[in-house]
Amino acid sequence: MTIQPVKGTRDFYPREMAVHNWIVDGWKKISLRNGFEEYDGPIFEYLKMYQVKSGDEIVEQLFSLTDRGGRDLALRPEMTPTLARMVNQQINSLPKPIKWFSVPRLFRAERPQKGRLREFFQWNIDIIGVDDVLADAEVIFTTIDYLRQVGLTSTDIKVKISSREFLAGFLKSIGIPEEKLGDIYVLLDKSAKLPPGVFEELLREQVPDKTISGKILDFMVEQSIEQVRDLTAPNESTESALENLGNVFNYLESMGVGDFCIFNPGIVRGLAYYTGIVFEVHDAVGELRAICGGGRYDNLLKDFGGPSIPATGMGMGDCVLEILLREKGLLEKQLPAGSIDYFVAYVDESYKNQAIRITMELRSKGCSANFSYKAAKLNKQLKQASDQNARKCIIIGQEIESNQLAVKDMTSGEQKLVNLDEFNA
RNA sequence: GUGAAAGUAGCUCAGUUGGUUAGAGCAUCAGAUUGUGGUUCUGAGGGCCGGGGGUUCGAGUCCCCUCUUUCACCCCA
Repeated sequence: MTIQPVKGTRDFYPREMAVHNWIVDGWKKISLRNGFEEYDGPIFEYLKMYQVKSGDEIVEQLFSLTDRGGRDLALRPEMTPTLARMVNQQINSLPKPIKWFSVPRLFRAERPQKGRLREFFQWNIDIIGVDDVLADAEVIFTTIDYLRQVGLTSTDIKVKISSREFLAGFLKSIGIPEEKLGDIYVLLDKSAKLPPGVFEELLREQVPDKTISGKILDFMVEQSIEQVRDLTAPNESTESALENLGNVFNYLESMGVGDFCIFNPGIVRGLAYYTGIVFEVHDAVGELRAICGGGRYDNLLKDFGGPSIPATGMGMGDCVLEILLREKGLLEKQLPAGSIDYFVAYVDESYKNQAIRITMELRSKGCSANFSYKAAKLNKQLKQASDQNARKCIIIGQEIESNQLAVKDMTSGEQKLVNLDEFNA
């Protein structure tokens, strides 16, 4: 009986692992150069932690288990609750602002489809303790910094930015009651995926008043902050939200990534905890699901039992990103070829121990080195060397009797005899 | 959880109205070459045709069930 891999999981053979490492290394490098520090937490947490903000529907999408002590646990489906817990625990001793990143392995018991698996990796960056939308801008900048680094341009991808704060203010200013906001958010979030007529129909169901629903429709097609300002009955909360939104774009312009960023009133983000700036990065064609998303969540730490501290962050999964990079041909191009420094070949069984000794010598000096387990024909061993992408090949033959070995440069093909003492030096 | 399509070698796929022993390319291994790689040539291994049941003299092929994958919903933290 053969055992299959679990639904929605991936096996990382060396080939896939190389791709994965390249992606993760890039995430880490960009995080560090933007001043973020790495953290991690346990891969499972109390189930309760995910029920706090999300309710029972989410629990059905979790892998949960009961341990032998009767504790209800869940494999982590996201990193933010763990982050909130960790930050809350040491909030008084952590220097502010907190700029942390992580690349957690996450699990969601959803049905797998394109760009969405049951086990995946997600790059998270968060800035905690900063009110100013400059922090939101820096999160967005860091995100773009990575995407730009791997070769995506502003014609490949777009960062769509909006504001929950403004959206709430706008909807209330045109007469939508507070308790309706959630339903409207869900609808607006979906709008891009719906055929035009269907969206209007659904909107009328939610908002029977034609003048009000008309205003929402107008709002959704606007392309600039100035235009939506004109639609809004001005009041204090919408004014400050618009100012924040404007500032984010100004900062992003100063940071040199303005051409990636556009205002998009349809960006709402799924769940409840966002409070301010929200954004998603999409491929320009709109073929794939969002590459990443994020925003400001000023109430979350408090909701997890901590003090009221503002926070903003971003999460980027590895699945959609990899699909996009592959489609754009950016993976093959940039992936470093696996290679070793030396391959040690020997022409006869009698030199085997010499070969082993020299290989170990190289390794102890910090060079990567391999040798053949069998005294195969030299052409076979050289083939092994080139299959392994060895930069140089050492050939041990008769010359070793007079303390010499051949060093062959595998790219140029040049070969020279080197004295053993000289080689060891 | 709902719906649709597809599963033949490690991978990409052929396989005649149902008819002998299921094929190719790539990949792997070995040989052509007694001390020189990437090319080429030759050969080999590798398959319960996803699994189970049914129809039939006979099933990779037709029917039913199931599993898996892909796609679309739900959801998207």
